[in-house]
Amino acid sequence: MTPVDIAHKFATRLGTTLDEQAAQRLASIFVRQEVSKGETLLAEGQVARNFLIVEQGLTRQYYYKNGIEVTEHFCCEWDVVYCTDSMLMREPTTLMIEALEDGVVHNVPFDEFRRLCDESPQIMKLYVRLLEDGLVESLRKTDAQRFESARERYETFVRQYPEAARRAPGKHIASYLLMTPESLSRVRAGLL
Amino acid sequence: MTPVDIAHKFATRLGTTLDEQAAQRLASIFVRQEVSKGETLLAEGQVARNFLIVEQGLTRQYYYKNGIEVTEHFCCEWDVVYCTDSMLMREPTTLMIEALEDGVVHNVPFDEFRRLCDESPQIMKLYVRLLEDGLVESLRKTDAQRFESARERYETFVRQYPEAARRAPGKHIASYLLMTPESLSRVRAGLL
DNA sequence: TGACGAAATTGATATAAATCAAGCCATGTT
DNA sequence: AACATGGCTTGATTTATATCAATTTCGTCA
Repeated sequence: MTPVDIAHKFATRLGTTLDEQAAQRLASIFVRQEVSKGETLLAEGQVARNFLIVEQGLTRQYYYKNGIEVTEHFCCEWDVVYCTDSMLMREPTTLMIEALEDGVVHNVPFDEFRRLCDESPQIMKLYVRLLEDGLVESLRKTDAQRFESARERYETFVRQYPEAARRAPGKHIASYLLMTPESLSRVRAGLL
Repeated sequence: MTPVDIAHKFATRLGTTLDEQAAQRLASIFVRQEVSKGETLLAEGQVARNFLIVEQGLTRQYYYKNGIEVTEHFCCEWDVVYCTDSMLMREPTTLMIEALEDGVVHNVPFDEFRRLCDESPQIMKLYVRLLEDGLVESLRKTDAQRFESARERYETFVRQYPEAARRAPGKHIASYLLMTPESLSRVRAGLL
């Protein structure tokens, strides 16, 4: 898949389109990266200078809360991985990115991307859609975590992210769902 | 306060600025509204066509989950009230807006606002900052609700929204903090 | 292929907060 | 001013899920 194809795919995924010139501009800043299972793509304390488009594989974002690892998000094929806080605020991240499978991602340097936004209304539209999506998604997630039992949270998760549910290790799914691995195990066994 | 002042205040609040022309354009679409305590500003099932800038007063956004009223957000002076889902998706809202005090708000018709975004890069920048802020805020909130005890959630809330903590009725604060009014009472009494 | 360490399961117990229940206090109304 | 209504407080009990502990299963690499 060529970088220009990636650019189009990215736009399509967000419900927008790019003409050839915009797609080429955008594609020109992509940095392809092969990643292997267990690899850290963004380490604690680094400032996130890119967001990522996943072409192949599965990633998770996680942070530490009182020494416990908490998974914030899973991303697989054609999802966009970004650490809002660090990238927008230019602060060292507390949210790490890790590859859970071998795969291929495309790094999009954020500063260059923002420059393209100012030059191309189509790319700005893309960015706005990305933010809008992130916001809607984030609010939906918060909602799911309010007033849902462990079992319901798991069922919602399986429906919404079937790929992650199949491919990610249980302990990460458990921490994503705010429950212990023991509880996840019981939910899966139908005991909860 | 004139509409143009409101526009500037709005921009400043979001860390951007508007030149006179942009401020006047923006101000021209504001619709001033006096609201009274208990008044519903957006009812269930309506499509949110505006977002609101609060000049004076206190509002809350809430929805029903299994018949229980859940407060999602409080906004007071110079906060911006918006129902992302409904406004962006143009769907009937499940998130209602209610005034908790007498006050004054300024309605900003979203379609007209988006049109101004396309015409004015300064206003587009304002919108992007609004979305970015909303995203960061939303993620912070999700985080606060993960792994914090009832007491910690209350303490965080008081620190972050001292005005709402002082001015809003306890039962709404309790539902915002995902606890029963009984628990909030015990937290406040230092019993939890 | 076998063996080791990590992950998942299963069971027993502990705990934070919900629920249920009753009474008290404030606020606003006739 | 008396009353009523909703909101807050306080106490007793229940419940979902965490925690602790002991195996079992699985995935990875020598």
